[in-house]
Amino acid sequence: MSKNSISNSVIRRLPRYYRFLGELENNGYVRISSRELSEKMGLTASQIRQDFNCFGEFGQQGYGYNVSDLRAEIGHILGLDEHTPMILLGAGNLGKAIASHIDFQSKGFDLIGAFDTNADIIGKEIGDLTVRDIDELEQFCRENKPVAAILCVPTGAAEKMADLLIGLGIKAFWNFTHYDMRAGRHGIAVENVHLGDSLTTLSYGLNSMEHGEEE
Amino acid sequence: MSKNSISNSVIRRLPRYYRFLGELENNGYVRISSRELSEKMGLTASQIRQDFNCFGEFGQQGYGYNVSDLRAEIGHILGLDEHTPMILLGAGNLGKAIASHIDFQSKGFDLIGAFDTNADIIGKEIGDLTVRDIDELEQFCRENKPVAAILCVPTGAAEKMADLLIGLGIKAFWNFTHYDMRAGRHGIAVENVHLGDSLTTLSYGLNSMEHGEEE
DNA sequence: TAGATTGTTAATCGATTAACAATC
DNA sequence: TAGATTGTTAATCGATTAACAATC
Repeated sequence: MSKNSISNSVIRRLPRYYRFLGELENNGYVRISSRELSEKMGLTASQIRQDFNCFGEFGQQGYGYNVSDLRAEIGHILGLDEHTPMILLGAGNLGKAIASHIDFQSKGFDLIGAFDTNADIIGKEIGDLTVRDIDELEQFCRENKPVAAILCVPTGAAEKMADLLIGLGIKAFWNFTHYDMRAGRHGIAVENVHLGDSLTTLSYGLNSMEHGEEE
Repeated sequence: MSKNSISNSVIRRLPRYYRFLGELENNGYVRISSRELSEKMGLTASQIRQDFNCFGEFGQQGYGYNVSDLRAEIGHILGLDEHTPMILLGAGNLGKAIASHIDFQSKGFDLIGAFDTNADIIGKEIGDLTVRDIDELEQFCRENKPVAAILCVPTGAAEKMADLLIGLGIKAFWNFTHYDMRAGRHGIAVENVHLGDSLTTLSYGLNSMEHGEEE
């Protein structure tokens, strides 16, 4: 599909390009040059042109890029015009917060089910979903064919749950547990969030700063 | 303090080393070689030795690394033996979930306050904290001198809130809003989480997989 | 001592930046 | 046409991997 497989560094920047282009569009920008965008985003113009060229020629010499065309194109590359059915596993504090905080539609997903093992949680509402007993998972998957899953179960249960879900046809994991899922194996897409590692990194940043290593 | 300033790529791997070493320690490992660790973590042995050498010589030729010494050392480098006072701004769904889900102590932080503007939320309990009115923020900061902040406010309020907090002495931000805080300016440490970007990346991963680009 | 494994230097690889011809 | 800005090639920089002498 794409010219050559796009490097991971580029992919990691795409969502941010998409967000910035959305803001520009909202602010009435019709065109933008790589230079102007580079200043707004804190990148080099060179890098931006290299990045955009990975997936075709969207600019026009002497003019720049059309903001809304470019945004739509990146959105398409990211798969944001899909409606991939997704389920939530583990509807505790974190699972519930994520399910209600995230705009799934605009990210190419559709949250169609939520599951838990805890009797206190089963039956509760999250947005327009009712939390189901995990015993219903298999049947639900047969009937509704979800393709993606959010893992908010306790870390200890994560590996088994992931294997079960793969068996039920899940192809993408948004993993909030501490279990390090290896991406890519068996054609499974994985995004590990690891909030703990993120806070740990902040600790390093703060402390190294205090010891004089400005960045 | 450290030999030479450690590269960002290395820093991003440190929390993961720390976690794996903790698990090894729990499983009774006393020593481990770079080769053995590389297999468990999916890295090269070379990279591991290079990484550990950034901050001194912890191994012993012919033996390997002492698991608990190495773990303690990395923990120290990460600042995990600190107790940096931290506050939460925005105690809605997400803020509440993060505050109750994360083990702050083990990450070098101490959550000492939570604030919101919403009258329905103010006064509610989160763990052993009571959510305060944001009007009390200034006085609270004068009295308790928090150094780090979790930003879970609406994106629109983020920039102003960040500036206010910097004025009140905050030096580190764990930012969950969509406002792109530029790290490093004015000696401020920033960790942007961007859950939306994370889910967007998963969408790309899933769709590129379906179009045949196994990774 | 012999074997194992580090610390470290050198080689490779990939990503970023610079430069510029192509062209709108 | 002249000016602007891309697409793309070449140069630089940094990170990863390989190799091996040092040494426990």
